[in-house]
Amino acid sequence: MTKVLIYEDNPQLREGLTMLIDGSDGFSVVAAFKNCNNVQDEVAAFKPDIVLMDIDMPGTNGIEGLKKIREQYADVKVLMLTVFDDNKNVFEAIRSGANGYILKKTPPARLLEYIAEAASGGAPMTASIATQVLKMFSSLHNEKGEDYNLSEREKQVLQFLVNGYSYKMIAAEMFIAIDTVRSHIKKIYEKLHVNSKSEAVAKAFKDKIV
Amino acid sequence: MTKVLIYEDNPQLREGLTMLIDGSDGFSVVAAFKNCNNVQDEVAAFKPDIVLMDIDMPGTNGIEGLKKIREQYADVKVLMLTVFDDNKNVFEAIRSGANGYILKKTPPARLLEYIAEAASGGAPMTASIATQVLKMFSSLHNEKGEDYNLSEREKQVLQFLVNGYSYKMIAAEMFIAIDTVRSHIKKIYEKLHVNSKSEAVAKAFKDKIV
DNA sequence: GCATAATGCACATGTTTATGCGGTTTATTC
DNA sequence: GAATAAACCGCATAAACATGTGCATTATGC
Repeated sequence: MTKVLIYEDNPQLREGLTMLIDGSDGFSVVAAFKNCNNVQDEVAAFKPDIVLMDIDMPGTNGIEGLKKIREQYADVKVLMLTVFDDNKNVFEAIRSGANGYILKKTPPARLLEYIAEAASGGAPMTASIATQVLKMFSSLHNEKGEDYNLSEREKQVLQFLVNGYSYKMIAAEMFIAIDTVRSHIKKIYEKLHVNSKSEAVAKAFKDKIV
Repeated sequence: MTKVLIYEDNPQLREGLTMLIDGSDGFSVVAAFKNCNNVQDEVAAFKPDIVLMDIDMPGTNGIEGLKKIREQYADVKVLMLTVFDDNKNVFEAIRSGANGYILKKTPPARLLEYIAEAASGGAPMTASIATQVLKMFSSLHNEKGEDYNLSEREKQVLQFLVNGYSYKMIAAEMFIAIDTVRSHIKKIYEKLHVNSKSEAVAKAFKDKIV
């Protein structure tokens, strides 16, 4: 019987995970907590084989919780749960000795597979997370990633977006009509494969376009 | 007589700068170009004391133009002109030997002072640029800057914003009402001193909150 | 006990964005 | 010379956002 310990601040999700795992052959949830402020005591008390650890929790967050566990226990498997395939957290979690990193939106059946995989020594990872990890290693040497073939004008507009300008302000600063700003931005979205201003801004930072 | 060479792609601004500088005692504009594709030949031909160089230009951009000048001439003063106090460009420009870095929105009178300052060996800099430079040096050692006293919940919401979620999506993911998302975001804006989603996203990246 | 902050919810209003369609001009490429 | 891409402009519509006001609950600190 694989003993699972859960840390998840959202009550619904915590209940859902508990029921899902408890209802599966070979698994039992020994406890579920809404924060990992006392993670060391709890791991010591319940001696789980697997810990499911949410990243975003009030108080001690999941990464810190992971580190605390690793201070004392090297053999307990820790599976990180998150809503984002966010490269900063992935990097930090992997550096801190996480055994896997999976997205919350993973379907239940797949989730159980991942847990079993981790229990048997594997390193389960959602596909999008794996992609992030690869990118991370390749981006260590690339100053700039892709430039998405943005034209000069488009780069300027993107620069304005990044600096928080509204369409109206951009039009004024660039001496062009607001409709032209619109069409530039629409083109930018196509090239960056996004469909909102904030996504474009985020991508500009992530891919070092600006 | 201080000889000034201008590189600025916007015709209106180029004309405006030329008139302003030519109309001032002790200064004369020897030429004004809309790009710096032939910057080396032009600097060789006109032998300016000062070069005003726009950062955002089609073709060879201002930073590249600066580098080309520095390849051959160490003594000509180059004043970078830009619309943003953008730390990446500031860093790159300073590294490449710019003599000053000023914002385009600088009032004309102040602009002339800056040019005179650069001509006499100074390093004129708009106040907001100077702030950027200081931050840059301090941020080399600080992993995180300020955290703006964001609450846990607010950090989570910001995380969602950074990842391009709409209010509706955030509400769904966090199991709360869309109006609650609104109030969180309003609070975040207050704390970050911004007033749009994209500004918040940009600040989150710049200040490494996420 | 009381103030404060964080979290949650609701309603209303005006602004900004996102997206669709249409078009012209200019420069470059095949 | 036709095709293509970039830059420019206009109009229309629906969705998303920003902001204000108001209020309830819970936890924290003085």
